[in-house]
Amino acid sequence: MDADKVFKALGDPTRRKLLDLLCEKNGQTLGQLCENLEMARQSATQHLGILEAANLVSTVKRGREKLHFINPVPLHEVYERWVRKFERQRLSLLHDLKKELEGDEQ
Amino acid sequence: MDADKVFKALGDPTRRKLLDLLCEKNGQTLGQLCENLEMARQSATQHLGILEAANLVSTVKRGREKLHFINPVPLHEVYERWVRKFERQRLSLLHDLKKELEGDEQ
DNA sequence: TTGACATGCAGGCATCTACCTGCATATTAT
DNA sequence: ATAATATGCAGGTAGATGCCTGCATGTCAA
Repeated sequence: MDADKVFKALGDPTRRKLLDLLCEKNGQTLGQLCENLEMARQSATQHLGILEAANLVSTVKRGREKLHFINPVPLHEVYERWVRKFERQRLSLLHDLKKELEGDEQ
Repeated sequence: MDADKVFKALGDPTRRKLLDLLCEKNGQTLGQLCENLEMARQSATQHLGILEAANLVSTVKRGREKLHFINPVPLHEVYERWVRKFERQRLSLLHDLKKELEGDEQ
């Protein structure tokens, strides 16, 4: 997993909307996805290319159409590496801050 | 939670390293964090400012020092909104793609 | 008080990003 | 075959980003 590509891909509202659209209905064509975006088709293509480079979306060509599918695997890996790690220490991390704040008051 | 700020904050290797550093030892000063980065102190300040704006880091002033603490809450919220959603449909999403690929072969 | 230390603030610069337009290619339908 | 449809590819531009340097401010210690 390339954390950089995944986070950068997720760091744009248009691309997050594309993932949501695909979550509602998987396997949509570029044209279908564009109907829900207010930008030129070529711009959407670029966004989908970034999602594909991050492995968040896979595509299949069907005739002159290109179908887009979500790949949930990188999201899970992001969770394992970047959320669970901090999640596990959640209480102790907040404890550190609370302790520091209390120390400040003394 | 501001998903845009959180993902953009996470979309930079320096900032992810800062989070890792704080995970190893919470409550570090700017100077301590800088020792582990190969860039000017002012650049690190900017990165920490972005992490703070995304609410991923909280700071406390202690004399002339500034202590930095991880705030794991936004990460959890990101997980709830952007990972679990797709995680729940993980198998069915992959099924959609598999089905499409099989259909292509027929 | 004065010098050393930790951090803040402002401006400049190269690069990246997200958008666009214009045109090319490939597939389907008449 | 030809027209309509779906997508690909190649620049071009305004604004965001990440880095820097130089200087200012605030705090501690001798």
